[in-house]
Formats: sequence, C-alpha cells, structure tokens
Amino acid sequence: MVEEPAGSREHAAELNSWVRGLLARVEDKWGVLILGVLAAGGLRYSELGRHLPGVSQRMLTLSLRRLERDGLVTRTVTPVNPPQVDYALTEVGLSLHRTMLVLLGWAKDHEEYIHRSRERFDAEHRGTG
Amino acid sequence: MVEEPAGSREHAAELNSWVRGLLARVEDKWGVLILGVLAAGGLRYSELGRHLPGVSQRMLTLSLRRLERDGLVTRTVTPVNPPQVDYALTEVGLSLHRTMLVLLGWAKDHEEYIHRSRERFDAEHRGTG
DNA sequence: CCGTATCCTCCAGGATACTG
DNA sequence: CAGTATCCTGGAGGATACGG
Repeated sequence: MVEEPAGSREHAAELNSWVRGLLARVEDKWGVLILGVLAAGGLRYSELGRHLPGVSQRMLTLSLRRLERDGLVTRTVTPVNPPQVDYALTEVGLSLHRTMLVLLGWAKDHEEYIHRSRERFDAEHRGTG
Repeated sequence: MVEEPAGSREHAAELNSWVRGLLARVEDKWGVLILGVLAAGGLRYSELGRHLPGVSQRMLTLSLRRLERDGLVTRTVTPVNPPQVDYALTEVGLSLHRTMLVLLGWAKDHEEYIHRSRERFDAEHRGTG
C-alpha cells in the first residue's frame, strides 16, 4: 500500500523504551492538558484546576510535580497569606507544547478520514461477523 | 518564565476530548510501535509479533484491529495453507508515523535537559523533604 | 489556598489454552 | 499460521478527609 523507505526496522522497536519513558509521563492524562492551559500564560494552582474539568487535586499535584521535575514547568511560591503558588511553562515546556500542537494538527486534518474509515469498517463487519 | 502568546485558554481544554479520542487509540501501548515497524514495509502477523518483544497475541490483534478500523493499516488475507495475513501502512498511517517521529525527535533533542532537570529536582528534594 | 494521605475502583493488558 | 476466549493482576487515577 505504501512505498517501503528501506528503513531500519530495529530502530522502530528501540523506540519503545524511548517513547514510553520520556513521553508517557507527558501523557499521564493531564500532562499535555496542563501544558496546553499554561501555554496561554502562568496560573495559580486553583485557577489551573478550574481550567481542567474533572481533575482531582491528587492528580493535578502529581502531574505538576512530574512536569516540574522534568523542567517543563516552574513552581513559584509567594509566601503571603493565604499562600500563593504560580505555575508557568519553561522554554522547553513551551517547545514540547508546540510539538504536541503538530500532533493535534494531524488529528484535525484526518478527523474526517478516520471517521469515515470507522463507519466503513463497522458496516463491513456487521454482516460478515 | 515564558512570553505569553495571548492564547485562548479555552482551546486548551477543548483539546481534551480530542487528543484523548483520536490519539489515545494510537497510544494504546502498541499502536505507535506497530506503525514504526510497519513503516519499514509490510509484514505478516507472526513477523510483526517477533518485531515487538513482549507483545501478547491478544494485544497485537486488538491493536491491529483498531489501526485497521481507523484506516491506518491494511489487512490482506491470502487464502493459502497455512493461511497468510499481511499488514501494511496506508498513506495516512505513514503520515501519522512521520508525525510521531517529530515527537521522537523532540524527545531526543531534550533527553539531556530532562535528565539533568530530574537529577537536580531529586537532589533538592532530598534535603528539604 | 495549596496541598498530602488513604482508600477504592476500574480496566488496559499479560498469561494461558484452545480453534479453523 | 493467525487468531479467539477466559481469567487475572497492577497500577493509574478518582473520592474523600485532613493539615499547614
């Protein structure tokens, strides 16, 4: 169906530990979303939560910690009362977000195609069982 | 930390159902890997399995069905004995794979940065508790 | 306000055994 | 060879309650 680019197939499996290790942590259900929200500007913890419908405090904190640990997000504590904590993207975090937008672009570009593929598949596999 | 691009923040949350719906299925642990292996040329079911260390027959079949349903992979049955089934990427499947390679590129470019970020974070949070 | 601590649920995905 | 059918487990992640 597609021209074979004479690629190294081993490289493909090597991709495993890679994508799993480095990108799975961005894909922990809230990671990418947080990047997306913060891309429009830094926010406080509670504001962030409000922009992510359905997130639990637990997961919000966990995800933020991971992103901070990876140097994608900064955490700034202002010792006032009540305490204030601001989160913002680092340059690297922003660059990852931009890369994710490429993926989002792909998805939008092929939304219709995928939708039709599914309908056809489902139709063909109803009669055939 | 980063210039605010005056982005629409709502758009970010809208990303939710999107990425979850369309890309999570490619991210079903084996989806991307299968695309990677098939990008070097079509393969039979068993060959595919051999190129994906640790995959179970169950998941291999499930993932392939999903990819086929989405129009990313073709399944061609040759009625010989023993039966032969070949899988290959469609053009759209190949384009998705190329997009994933962009992500892989990002990861490689920032591997060192992330590694150092983690070490620093872990060091700083050992003493502080 | 900004979290941490606990408990609990749910399901992706592995192991295994069987068929056309 | 190319799957399907079952059973089973780990761990991601939600709900809730509490603390500085």
